[in-house]
Amino acid sequence: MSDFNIQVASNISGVSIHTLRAWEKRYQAVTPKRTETGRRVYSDDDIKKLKALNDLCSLGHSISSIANKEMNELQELLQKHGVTHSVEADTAVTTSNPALSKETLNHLLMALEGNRLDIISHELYNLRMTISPRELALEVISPLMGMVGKYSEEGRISIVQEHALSSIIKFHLGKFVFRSYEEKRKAGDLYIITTPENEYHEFGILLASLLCTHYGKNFFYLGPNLPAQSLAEAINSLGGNKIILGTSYSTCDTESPYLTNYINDVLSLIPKDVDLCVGGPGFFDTTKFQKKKNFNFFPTLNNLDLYLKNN
Amino acid sequence: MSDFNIQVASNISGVSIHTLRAWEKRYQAVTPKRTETGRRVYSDDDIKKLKALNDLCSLGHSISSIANKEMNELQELLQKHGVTHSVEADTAVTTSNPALSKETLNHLLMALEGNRLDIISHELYNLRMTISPRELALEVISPLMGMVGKYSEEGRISIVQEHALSSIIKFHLGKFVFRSYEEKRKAGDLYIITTPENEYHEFGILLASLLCTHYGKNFFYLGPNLPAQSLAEAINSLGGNKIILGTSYSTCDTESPYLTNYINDVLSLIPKDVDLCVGGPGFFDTTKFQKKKNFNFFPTLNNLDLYLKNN
DNA sequence: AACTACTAGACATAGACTAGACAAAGTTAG
DNA sequence: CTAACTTTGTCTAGTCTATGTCTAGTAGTT
Repeated sequence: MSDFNIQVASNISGVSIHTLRAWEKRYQAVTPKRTETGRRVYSDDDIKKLKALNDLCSLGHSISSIANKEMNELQELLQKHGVTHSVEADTAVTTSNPALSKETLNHLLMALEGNRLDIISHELYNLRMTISPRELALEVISPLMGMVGKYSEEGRISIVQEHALSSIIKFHLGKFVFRSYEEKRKAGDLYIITTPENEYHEFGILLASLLCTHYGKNFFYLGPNLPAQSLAEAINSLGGNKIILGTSYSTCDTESPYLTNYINDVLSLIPKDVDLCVGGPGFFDTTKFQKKKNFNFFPTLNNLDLYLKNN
Repeated sequence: MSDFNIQVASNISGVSIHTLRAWEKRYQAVTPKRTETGRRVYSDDDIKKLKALNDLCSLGHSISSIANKEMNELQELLQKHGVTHSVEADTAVTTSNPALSKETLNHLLMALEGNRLDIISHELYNLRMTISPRELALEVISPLMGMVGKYSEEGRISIVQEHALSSIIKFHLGKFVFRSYEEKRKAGDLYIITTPENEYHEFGILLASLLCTHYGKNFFYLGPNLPAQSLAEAINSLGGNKIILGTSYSTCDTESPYLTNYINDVLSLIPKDVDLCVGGPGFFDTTKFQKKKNFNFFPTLNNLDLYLKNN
């Protein structure tokens, strides 16, 4: 049993602080305890309910119609939408807790060493249900893949295991992508998310999609390997005004300036009011683009996180 | 018993909000309760009826002729069309219904032309819930991708749309993969599913995985792009005794015998009691392998289906 | 001093409501 | 076969409600 202040409750549940108070005042959706001085103190159960409420609202339910329901009713509803919510798996809501996060990572890595994909899948499922997409991306998947890279170099993990893990994670994260499509979003920026032609690694852009989900951004996920021409066309046909481009080692510009050329192509093909956001470990020589106002470079996922938060 | 607002009723039933109101006004197809302020409140039964009405309309019935019928009459009608309606979430294996399937395909393709990924995602979700993985693979996804290929050549669908669709389908199908991991399976054959190194198209092997799911096979899904050496290692470390290898146009042996070499490598690296099942449109010369008893070639998904059924 | 949280109330706007218009597709009559 | 009528999904205009967000003023926390 852990307690959370309103800030943390808001971060985890994805409900803004203002809205949190409004829901409480208008519908008594949750009625957190208070400190002697009147500050709200949210419990695990409060957070769970808030998450469920938030998810259901995203799926079109009106808050007034669901705020008073019990948790089990909410879960029933979620199931009708195919969101199989963790029934009573009391995987306590993890805060941004480095210790617990480390715990989780070890758990996953050990499962991988034992080829227990069932455990991994189940754990990922629990994580999806109990922490925010942002936390999942920044504090679990991103560091996990870093560890896997290391382990792989050390020979503790085989290519096979790496492949198996990648696939299963990919599919789990994919759930956020398609759920996001079904959620109603407000008008606003539209992000086009993809990787350059010949770049098949979609991990980075999947994580970027999670961040977009978390910040309520509209996006189209186009998967990896998109020609520059098609990307420009996507901007037109889909009405996007932001591009997130993921890169990885495989298209590094160490020998030939493949990526630099690609980015040049894209920049020349898109309107100047469309922001191009390039991220990932595959690209580093930004000097050629520093003057371009609509070019943004994010060496790490955290940089992208900050950008999305402020835009 | 749950209540739904018009938004959710529309999403779940597939009937647009405008039409929902029109059906009510003109035929009293359903007459939802109202809140004190006049908002419609749909019940579970309302939704069921709306779904049935919508399905029947898709099958050619006029709304005026069926709107007033009782639920049991509607079900009778549906049965005449061979649609075992999933009224009580019985995931009954629906009989293959070419009419409905065509309807679905058109629906999906139209949604794609309008960039309505939300509709596509929702439809895929519905399909996942109402038909078997096998049917989904053989009668929806497989023909759908065929159509998309055609449309793409004709210019009706852009590369962008193709990418977006591929990703979303991939993620939906991925659900079967990780769900399969979490299910308890009987002892028996263990399939290793992957594609050759440099072959990044994983559609075929995803469909193969659906078939495996359907037939209750144990499998490890390793994703695309696996070196022969690693594949052989997977057999050892994971204890697999069957390999499903997906190929596509991109690794055709038209100029150099890349695939042939890869398959040769694999065959030389694996024990002789391990079956290698190669499928997909990637072309290569099968004559070289016809003498090998543990080599199987499946030009189409249906061939693989038959193999899995009988093994 | 600089945050952060609290309340009460104001406000903007997305979304739902009705009534009615409209156009495309289907049907019937001549 | 055409003309007229019917059916049906979609749209508009005008109104009202529900709900997220913001402000101002106060108070607790670091």
